[in-house]
Amino acid sequence: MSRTGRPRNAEADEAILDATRSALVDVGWGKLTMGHVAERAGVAKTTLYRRWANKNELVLDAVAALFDELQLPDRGSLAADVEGVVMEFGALLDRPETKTALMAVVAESTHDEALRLRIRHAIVDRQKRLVELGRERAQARGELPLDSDDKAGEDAAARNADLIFDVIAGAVVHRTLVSGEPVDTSWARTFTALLIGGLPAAMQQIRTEAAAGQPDQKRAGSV
Amino acid sequence: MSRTGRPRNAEADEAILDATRSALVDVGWGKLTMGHVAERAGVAKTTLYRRWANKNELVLDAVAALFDELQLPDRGSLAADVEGVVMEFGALLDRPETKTALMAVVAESTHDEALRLRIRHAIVDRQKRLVELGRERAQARGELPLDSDDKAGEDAAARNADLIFDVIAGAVVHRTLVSGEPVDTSWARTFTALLIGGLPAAMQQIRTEAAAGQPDQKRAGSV
Amino acid sequence: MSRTGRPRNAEADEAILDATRSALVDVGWGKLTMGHVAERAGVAKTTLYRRWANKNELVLDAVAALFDELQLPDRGSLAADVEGVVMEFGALLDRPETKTALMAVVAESTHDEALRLRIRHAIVDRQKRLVELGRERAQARGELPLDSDDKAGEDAAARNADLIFDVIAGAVVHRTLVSGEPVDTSWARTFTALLIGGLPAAMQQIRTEAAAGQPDQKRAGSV
Amino acid sequence: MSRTGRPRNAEADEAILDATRSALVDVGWGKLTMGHVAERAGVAKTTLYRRWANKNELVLDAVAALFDELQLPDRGSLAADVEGVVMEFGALLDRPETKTALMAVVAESTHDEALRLRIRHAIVDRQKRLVELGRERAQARGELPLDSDDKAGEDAAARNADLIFDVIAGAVVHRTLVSGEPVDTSWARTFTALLIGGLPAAMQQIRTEAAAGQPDQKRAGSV
DNA sequence: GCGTAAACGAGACGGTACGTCATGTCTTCAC
DNA sequence: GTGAAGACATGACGTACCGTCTCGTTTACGC
Repeated sequence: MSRTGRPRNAEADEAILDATRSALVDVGWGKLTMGHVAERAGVAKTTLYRRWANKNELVLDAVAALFDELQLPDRGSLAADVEGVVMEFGALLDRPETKTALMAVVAESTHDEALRLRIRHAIVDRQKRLVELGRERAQARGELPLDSDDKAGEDAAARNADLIFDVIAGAVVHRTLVSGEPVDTSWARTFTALLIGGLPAAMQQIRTEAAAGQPDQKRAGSV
Repeated sequence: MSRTGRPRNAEADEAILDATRSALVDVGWGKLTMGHVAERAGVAKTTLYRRWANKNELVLDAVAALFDELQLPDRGSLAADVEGVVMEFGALLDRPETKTALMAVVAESTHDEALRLRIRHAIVDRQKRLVELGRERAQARGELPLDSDDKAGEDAAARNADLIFDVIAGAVVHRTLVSGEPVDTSWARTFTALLIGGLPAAMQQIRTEAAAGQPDQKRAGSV
Repeated sequence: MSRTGRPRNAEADEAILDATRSALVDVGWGKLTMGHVAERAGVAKTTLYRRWANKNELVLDAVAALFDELQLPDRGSLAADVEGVVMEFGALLDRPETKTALMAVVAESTHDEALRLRIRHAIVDRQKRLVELGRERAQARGELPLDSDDKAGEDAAARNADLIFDVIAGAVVHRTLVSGEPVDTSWARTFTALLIGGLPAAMQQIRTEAAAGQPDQKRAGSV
Repeated sequence: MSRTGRPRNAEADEAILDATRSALVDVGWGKLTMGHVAERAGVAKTTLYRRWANKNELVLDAVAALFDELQLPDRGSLAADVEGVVMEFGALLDRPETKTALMAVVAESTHDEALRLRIRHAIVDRQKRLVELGRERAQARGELPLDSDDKAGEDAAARNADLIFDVIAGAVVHRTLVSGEPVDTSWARTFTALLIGGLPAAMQQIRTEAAAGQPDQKRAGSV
């Protein structure tokens, strides 16, 4: 680890990420250039490349920081927690820097495994943690049954969390970016009703499949 | 409506769209170039630009054609219909040309209104039609209550369809592209259970809001 | 030898040449395009290509027509004839369409033998005829000695005419296009004095060489 | 006055000019492309454009370098000096790179003032210097009368030099490029005889005009 | 007056080159 | 050794013309 030489300018990091975000707002992903970001941050292109390998990673880091803002305060009930996180997530996706960049890096990630892992680590896993936290709280409140302690129970819990995560994040992303409609209180409330209303049936389905013994097979047992 | 001049080569259109799809598979969205597509299609670059204004529109048209394959045969029950369309949609998104391109054009569309409309027309509206068809069939079978004939009823039906569409499409897209997990029978069945299980609660919520009279307001009735 | 079919539109020829000249004035040789000329002439590009193989030939014909205006009226003396033709030629080269095009086609002709021949036929030979006419008149007036009738005499006469032609045309072209100075009366008069003053010495030199027997060889006699 | 940044590669300049000249020989002015030159020089197109604004200026610089080779060694007499420079200049114009390019840039210069000045500075003025050098030597030898020291004398000397320059350069260029005949010893000798033989008359004409007082006017004094 | 045949306008076509721009690397000088 | 500045090789961009082609339409002439 180097001891000598001029130390890196710590402020530069934040200046670069800020410049990246504001450039995203102004010109969007497609027109964003490294040279542009460097100029805006008052930094040489060399400095950028010393810290990020390419545009994708830079933008990902710039956007990922925004996701750290997502919180899950205890709102007292599962429904309130879900509705709250849906609203927060919707607001986050409505910001222009997120809107334009998130899908772009996901698109790039389909041909770049390293980027895919970085997205998973920087964004997906952190969001999924919120889902798990919500489940645990609801179980503590008695709104949801406890998972059984055995292997099958853990597996079912994981599959359940994955499903819920894809449904919440997917619906919010799709409504915001594809349908182009706002995630307002009304929609959040209706969506939450759907989700919570459907949970028991989904959990039952998971349990049924587990009992049939071949949970991942195409040919599922006759229920 | 010009009559004179040499007519456009009709075969070229298909050759170009084919070349675009196959290039997407090989190099992905990010590395796709107009020159590359032209060469692959055995066509001059100028011919591409005569027909599509830019890469986004070309790729959109190339990918949109794939969505025309989506069908909704009557599988006998609402659950079977949902599960079927989820599987089909998941399979479509798993194709490399779709995977790499769809998110990219959506990302671009956040800064290009014309592109957004084109996506809506070429992809979103066609998919949404499937949702409406499924609802009608389920109502005919008696699985879902009929919409009331008045203005409020129509509005509620539209909001319902929008919600279902965002939830289905969003969840499938998210699982495939962001989570990177396959949409297999098991997941489709669990997801379908969640959706159908939650529908009554969602519909009830919509009705409640409508009754309160300010369906779009933040301050919803105390009911 | 076609007899049938629609005959060519005779007016188009003149319209195209006019359009070419006026386009030359406006945009110069370098920016002149066939499409531009066609549009200006109210004619389709195909019509141009049916009549001229390329830009060089078209422009050459357009400019060559201007050279037909050059006349050599009998001004009463060799000096007056020379001065007159120098002034006329200078005026012709000062026109913007000539100025920009003449050097350009000559430049092209260094890599295009067909064009070189066409230039020779359309421009050079016609001008050279003026020189010969001037010589004959001067001989008739007794200002210049008669050529001897034998082979050597004809040859000397031809070499003499070639020299005079290159000197006159060259000096006028160079002053106009390279030096960028005007060919006014004063210059024309001085140049004429130089030319006529030098003629006897030049003719003597030619005669001397002819006597030495190897007029075209590098190794000239020790005389 | 930049101090920082990577300095330009000095070798590239010469490599580019060399590549330009050799490309001129191979394909001529008309087919010469910037991309081709760049490739031949082992340099990127951007590097070309960083140093020369366009093809005209690049080619001019490439060709101008050749004119630096022209020398005027003292050959002992005015006639020998003239004959020598005519031969050298003829040989220079006979080289394919000069032949094809010189007229082309002159043609372009009729619509590009900056190029005209550049030609004047890079080529015309340097050649004209040779003429002046030759005059001075001849005066020193007593072959030509000295200029008078007053303003009128200087002016006459300048006009004389201009005339001689246009006659020599024009005749050589015209014979080489337009007539397409070689500048051999025989022609050079005859041309020299003409020029030197005519000089006294031309100088007398200039003196006469100067005495009449309106040297540049159309109406010249009665000879 | 009807067919034949060429010329015509329009404009699409496969190409080539343009001049610009962005990428990611490298080279120099200043700190 | 870091940073700003900026030159560099590479390669895509979108445009402009090239010269050719394919249409549908418009003349003239000869039968």
